[in-house]
Amino acid sequence: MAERPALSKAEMGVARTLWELGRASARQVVEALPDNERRDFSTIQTYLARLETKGYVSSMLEGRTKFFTAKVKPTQVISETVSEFVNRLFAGRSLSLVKHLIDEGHVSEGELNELRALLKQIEQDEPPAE
Amino acid sequence: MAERPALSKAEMGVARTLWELGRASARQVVEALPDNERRDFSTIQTYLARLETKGYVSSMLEGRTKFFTAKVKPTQVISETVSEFVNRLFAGRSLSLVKHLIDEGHVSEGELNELRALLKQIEQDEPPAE
DNA sequence: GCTATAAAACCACAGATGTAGCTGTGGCTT
DNA sequence: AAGCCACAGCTACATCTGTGGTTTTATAGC
Repeated sequence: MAERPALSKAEMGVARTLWELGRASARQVVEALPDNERRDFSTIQTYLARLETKGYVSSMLEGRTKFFTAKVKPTQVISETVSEFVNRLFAGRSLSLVKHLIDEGHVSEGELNELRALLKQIEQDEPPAE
Repeated sequence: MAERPALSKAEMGVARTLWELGRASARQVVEALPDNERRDFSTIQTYLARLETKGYVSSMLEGRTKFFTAKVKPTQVISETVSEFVNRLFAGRSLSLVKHLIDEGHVSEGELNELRALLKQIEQDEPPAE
């Protein structure tokens, strides 16, 4: 299953940023990171290097600057990570997580509506099953 | 904010189990763990000890057996952990996570209905806001 | 009372992680 | 040409983690 070693928290933040950027140098990643995840340039370099040895990104030297791109699709990593997370924290019950997010107000009013719409759509797309 | 050191994955599994049990000895925790998280008795003992030094549980010796109880409410820990998780993986957008769970089929048909009901209820409880 | 148990206490240890410093070097400024 | 700057490439290193072994201790049954 081409099991890549898992990403640590910090690495995950960097990976996410890289997915957003699509392709970026270490410097660009540093600057794109949200404040609370910003670290020393060297630190980010290290993370990127680790992401590379772990097989998540590949790099190309261009001039004197290295550019990184993700090799693995976010959906895949996210899927794996979320599953793991739901298992540990909610004994595998995803709905518990969803409920938690809603109950604890992590989802705004507007988003709730968005969610309602999404659910409605599914209802229609997927005929009442069986 | 009484910042407790964060829990590691393995520790989290043990914590979750302890919340379920309410109060338990190391042995009981070992036995209550899902198969894929089961570890040597000593290992679990270590985790419980770490949970204690990290301030998440307290213990009482009763006879020659130590009983552990959670000091911190699950909701709180879960809240913190989920927030952290959503930040790293979804740049803070909870709805993205919810969508992911639904899109990737982590939520069953029945659960979707449950969710619809929940949303309807909120709609009614909370008057169109403002 | 002495022994077999089962736990608590303690110790160990490799590998992962978070974080950053140092070194060499190529290009940009003056 | 001399300096300066930024980046790749390395190195470092204290912690934290996952995991279990070892030693001590209480106790329950003989």
